[in-house]
Amino acid sequence: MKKRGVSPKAEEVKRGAWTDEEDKLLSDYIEAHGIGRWRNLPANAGLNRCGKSCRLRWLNYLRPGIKRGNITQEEEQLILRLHKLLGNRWSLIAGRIPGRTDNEIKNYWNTYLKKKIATDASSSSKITTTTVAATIAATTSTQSSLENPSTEESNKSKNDNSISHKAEFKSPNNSSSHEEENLNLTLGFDSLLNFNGHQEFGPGSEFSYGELHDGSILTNYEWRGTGKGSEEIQASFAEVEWESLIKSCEAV
DNA sequence: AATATTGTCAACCGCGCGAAT
DNA sequence: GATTCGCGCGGTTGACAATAT
Repeated sequence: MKKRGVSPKAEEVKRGAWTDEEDKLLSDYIEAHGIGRWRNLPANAGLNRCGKSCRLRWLNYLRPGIKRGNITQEEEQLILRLHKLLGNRWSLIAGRIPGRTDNEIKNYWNTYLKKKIATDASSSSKITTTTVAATIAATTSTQSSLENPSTEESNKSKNDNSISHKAEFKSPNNSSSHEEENLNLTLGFDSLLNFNGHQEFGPGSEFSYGELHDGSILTNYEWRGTGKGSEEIQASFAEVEWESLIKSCEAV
């Protein structure tokens, strides 16, 4: 039986760390011919490597736009949140964090976050909630009760105000899994407290995803109004079931 | 200073999936 | 429908660095 995923001549090709010369050969070839056809790429590029090794080197190291090291607090919070939702689906997690690779996130998780969670299980969720609540307050001048949230419980108790959002329902990332439609909805601020976008919350902001208290998921959220209390705020987002979100992520 | 231990991370391996034949 | 191929994924390994003893 054929051994899947392994080049027939795997034992003849070079393995281990890549040299600068090999990196240049690979980069030059991909720049000239684009990615794909990894199996034939090494021979065409003059590399004594297997296609899988070339692909990995390109995706995790040479590809333009790769960020290396110094994972920020915001990125760390996003990783924690996404991992809670997605589990060890590193490629999906990496897909929501620009410039980071699945390998880097996986390494960061296994060497750092896993241990951190074990010793500090509760702090991360509190940070997220506080940050989001404070930013919501900054966009809505009538919500002074949220400007200095101390705990999630105190926030909930003060959230008797709600505002009406005119929203349009559209599919995330232009995928075709959802029909377009318009709807009106009413959201109390407390329902947004778990919102976990990776950019600052406010008019004009866009988000990759968010999760409401009821477990529903918002993706591609865009806050388009001025957020001044009685003025109408428009929000464009896709409200999807969790399985649909996973499918949408996988489709990108 | 020498050795042992621990941490980090690039790279490899095997598997599963979808497309092509 | 069965088989083959190519790709992408997650788990694991191993080389090297940093730290502890």
